[in-house]
Amino acid sequence: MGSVSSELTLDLTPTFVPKTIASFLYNLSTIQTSSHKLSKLHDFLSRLEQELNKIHAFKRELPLSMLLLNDAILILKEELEKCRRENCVPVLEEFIPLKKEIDHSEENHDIDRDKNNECRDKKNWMSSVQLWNTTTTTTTTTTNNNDNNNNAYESDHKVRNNQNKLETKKREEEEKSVTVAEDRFQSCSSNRNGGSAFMPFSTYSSVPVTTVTLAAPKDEKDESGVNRLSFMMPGVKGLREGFDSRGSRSSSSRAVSVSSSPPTVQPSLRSAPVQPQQIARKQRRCWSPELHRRFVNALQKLGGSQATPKQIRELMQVDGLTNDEVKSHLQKYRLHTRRVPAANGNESVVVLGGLWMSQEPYNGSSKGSSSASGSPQSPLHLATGSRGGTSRTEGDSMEDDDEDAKSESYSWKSHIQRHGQVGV
DNA sequence: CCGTAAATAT
DNA sequence: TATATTTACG
Repeated sequence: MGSVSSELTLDLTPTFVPKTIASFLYNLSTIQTSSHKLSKLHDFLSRLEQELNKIHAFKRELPLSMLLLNDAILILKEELEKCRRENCVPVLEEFIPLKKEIDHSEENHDIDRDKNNECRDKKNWMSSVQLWNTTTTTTTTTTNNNDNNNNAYESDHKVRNNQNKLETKKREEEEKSVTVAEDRFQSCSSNRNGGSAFMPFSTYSSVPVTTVTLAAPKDEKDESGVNRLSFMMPGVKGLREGFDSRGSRSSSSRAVSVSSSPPTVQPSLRSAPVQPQQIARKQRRCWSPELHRRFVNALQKLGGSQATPKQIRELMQVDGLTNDEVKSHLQKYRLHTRRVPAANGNESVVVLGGLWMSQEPYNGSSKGSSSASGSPQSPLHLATGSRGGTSRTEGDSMEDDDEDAKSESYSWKSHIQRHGQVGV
């Protein structure tokens, strides 16, 4: 008798996740108020549907999950029907609109590009599931200290793994569409958007934020991460520019910048002063293998590391990528390329430290041709800003390059490895 | 802008 | 500690 009530209490939790559908139904049956019942049903149903949406993009990879989800949804819908019939409650309509709204709100921060629905979907659900960081394959050490639930950490881990496989598979299957590539960059850059300080947290309004029970492997840096978060909120770092970053910055000419009224303040959000010191460090740019590949490609077209950051950036055509970031990467690149040849005991080329790079432009291997440069012999002929095309709208895509990404962790040398004597 | 070096974050 | 990325400077 009394036992039921306890379950009831549990059930009333905002986002109650039952162990099984059956248990959910059971709990449902214990609810007396029909409106409550319906509300619960709708709630759960909508969540299921959201989930379905997310997974939909992966239906090929996760057919069973689709099945299960569909099944669950079907059952719940039936239940819903039943309830509705039993006592038709007029209030119902109020709940329905809630359903899609959530989903919508999430997409809206990305409307500017709507290329492939499927891809976008994938991206979306990625961002909603792991929200934070996608640290490329390479190092697993890059644990991201996050605010809440270590639970998320764990699943994040898993997801990342999965994603890896999936991406690999995908790469083989649909490498053709550029969107995929772009997607891959953004998997990083998109985090930086929201990830800057805190996420839009659009989807689940309240997943157990309760009791985090630090079971995290190491608490060595607890001070820097978890606790700080709450303090970061008001002062807010990371607001810097993470938002407009892409699109606004193209070729030294401020783009359209859709924002309607910059000067005017926000409506009623005033309570949290979001203006303060902009002394925030930019989110670290994550150079995914793909990005790096593009980087190297551009470098190649430009004739080695002597290229200037700006040129490289323009050639890379990765939006959201800033000049400085490229510069920095270039710096690193130069460092590495300089150091590598000395390190290896390679007999073929011992000297010519600096010449290593000059080889790069040479090897027109593959489809190098790169329409851009008319004469491969003298790489020095591109003056700054002499590029006619300057502002190329994204529609234009001369991105063929599917050379090879050498799997994970880009190595600086891999590309230079080409032997071939510099015609002295 | 570019290159380099110092400062930081991971 | 080493490395990756950001910032500061000339």
